Amino acid sequence: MNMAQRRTTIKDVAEAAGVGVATVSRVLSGGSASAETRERVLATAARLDYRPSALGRNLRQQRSGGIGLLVPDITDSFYARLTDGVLSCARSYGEPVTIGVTGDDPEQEAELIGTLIEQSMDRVIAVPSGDGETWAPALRAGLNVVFADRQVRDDVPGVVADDRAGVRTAVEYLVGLGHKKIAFLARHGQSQRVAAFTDTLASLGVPADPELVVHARASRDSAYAAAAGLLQHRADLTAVLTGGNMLGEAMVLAARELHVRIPRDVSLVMFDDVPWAELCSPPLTVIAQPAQDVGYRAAELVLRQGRRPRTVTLPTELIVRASCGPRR
Amino acid sequence: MNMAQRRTTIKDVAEAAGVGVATVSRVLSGGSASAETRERVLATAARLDYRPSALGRNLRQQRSGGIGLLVPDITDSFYARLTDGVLSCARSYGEPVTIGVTGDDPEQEAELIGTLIEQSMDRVIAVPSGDGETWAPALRAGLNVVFADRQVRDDVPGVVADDRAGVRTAVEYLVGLGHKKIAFLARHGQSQRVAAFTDTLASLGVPADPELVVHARASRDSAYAAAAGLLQHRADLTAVLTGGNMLGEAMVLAARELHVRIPRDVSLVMFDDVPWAELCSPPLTVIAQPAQDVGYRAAELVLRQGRRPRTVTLPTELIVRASCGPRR
DNA sequence: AAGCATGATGGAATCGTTTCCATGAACATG
DNA sequence: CATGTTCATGGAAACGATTCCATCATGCTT
Repeated sequence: MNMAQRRTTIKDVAEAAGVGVATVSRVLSGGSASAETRERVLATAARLDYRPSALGRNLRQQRSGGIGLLVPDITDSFYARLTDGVLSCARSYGEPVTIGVTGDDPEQEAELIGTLIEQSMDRVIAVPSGDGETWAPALRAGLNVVFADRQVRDDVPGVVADDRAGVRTAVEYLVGLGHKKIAFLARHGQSQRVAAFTDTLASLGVPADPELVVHARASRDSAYAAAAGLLQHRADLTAVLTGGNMLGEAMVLAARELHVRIPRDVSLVMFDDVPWAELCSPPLTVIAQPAQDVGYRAAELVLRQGRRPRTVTLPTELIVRASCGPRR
Repeated sequence: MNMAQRRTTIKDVAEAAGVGVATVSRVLSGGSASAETRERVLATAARLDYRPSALGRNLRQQRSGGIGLLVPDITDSFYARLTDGVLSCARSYGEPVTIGVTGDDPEQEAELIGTLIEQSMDRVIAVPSGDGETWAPALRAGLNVVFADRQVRDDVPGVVADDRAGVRTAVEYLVGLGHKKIAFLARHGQSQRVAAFTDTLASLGVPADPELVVHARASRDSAYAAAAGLLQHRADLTAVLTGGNMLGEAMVLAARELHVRIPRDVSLVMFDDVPWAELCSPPLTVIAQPAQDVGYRAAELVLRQGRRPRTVTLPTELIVRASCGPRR
């Protein structure tokens, strides 16, 4: 606060209105006051352009207002939309949102959790980055945590999209088109989606080939290398399911560079719908997840934390566009 | 803080270490202390798992640590990348980032500015949403503000991409291909880009048609309607420059639906490079702006606020892909 | 030896708001 | 009339960290 005029405090308002500071505080927070006193205080506060200091309030109340949000990567459209959902809900409650980016790394996540504890940020939404152990200190410190997109602890409520059902539907669709050699390009940490993939193949009596489940790290380069590797080394491949939008992107690029035609040579289904999925030629068939709703619902949950932890599962939806065809 | 054990305070550490609280504070913040005292205090703090409370610190120092960031839309790839740049820089300084989304609406922006003032968030980066008047209270309250992407006040430093040069290069490129009927699909608030467009046409001796400068609001629907309108009502159009990635998206979709072929019927240059620009068929020619750098540099600037306001301009770059052809 | 400067230390005050608790007034009930 | 309840009000305490300022010890210079 450099060279600024001294800000108006609650004491200034109390003095100018001829009441005590407790009365001003009560008036501004909806406590008991006579109508006449209330009007006088409100008029005085407006005249003096009084803005309560969140600093004093936070210390007295032993908590920071607002929501802490940790996501792996803000430039990934899915997390950006999830974040937008959180921001949208928080806005309607007048709550600021503090964001941290974990890089999908448990160590970075632990560090950011520490910062949240220092700030007594007692309402936290997170896309967790590990197996959930990093969250023990936060729970011990009494933070209200809600997980979004991934659920890694039984004692923490969450909001997730039904990715099992989504994967199952997509696999059923591809098998229905006659595909037998279907690959799953996954990111690390998507074991649930991978399990749904292999389980569905088994239940449909399609032999699963473990080498057709390929993992990529979080970077675009790694995604591209894994996608290109698949297309180059498995000429028998007729369909690919990708575990996220960045992996779908990598697959489209690799196919283009290797002159693999979609869907004629290889059919493609991408997990997550993003605006550009329609811009591709051909437009991509996707498993749409309600990212914004996940975020919005998580924010609702953390702002209205109930007694019992529970996890809300939102539906996914297969959107058939033009990136899949019959087995060649 | 529900049902949590009482957190360790600086008093606990002082007592256990046999020193005064001022000494503990000094040790933890790098002030003067003997080596022996320093070691004893650090060991005690670690043993008690002491975490300083940001609440007490903020009130005493009359400021919140961290950076406030206001962007128009977190789901727009450009702002997501800009945000990522801010987050990246802030992380290296250990500073949390609090985000607000303005919807590119000055009223919402004013509201969020009010929240920042209450929080005494004295370092703020913003993509401003109006003509800059909404920022007067923030400046009066002594907030250190840095604008990103748009510069609307002389008294506030900023980091912007050189969109004039970018537009000029693109227009020169299209005119070089023989195009005379070039439209500019702009978003409200992009007057500088529009001016560069019309100025460059004039300097190249190409008659400018005011009806070929079309404005769209911030929503995807509005963008699509404006794009479709252009293609439908101006059959003489041979090239389009769009003012941002969402407008480019709309143009691609509209062209596809109206069976306008890019680049055979209409050449297209999009302002801003996004990952999907390459996924299009054909891959889009773009004016790339260094969104991440803009954010990073803005954060550097606000964290190391100097004496004099100045604006840093980062270069843009024309990336020629396949969405432009000779005039038909 | 005397005076001054420096470094280390700690008690108390500060920051702005909320909340506790005591008091007074007004009203209702027995 | 006496007692109890409710509402409105205000002074003081609380919150946790930082910082101010006084004090002491030590070392250096004249």
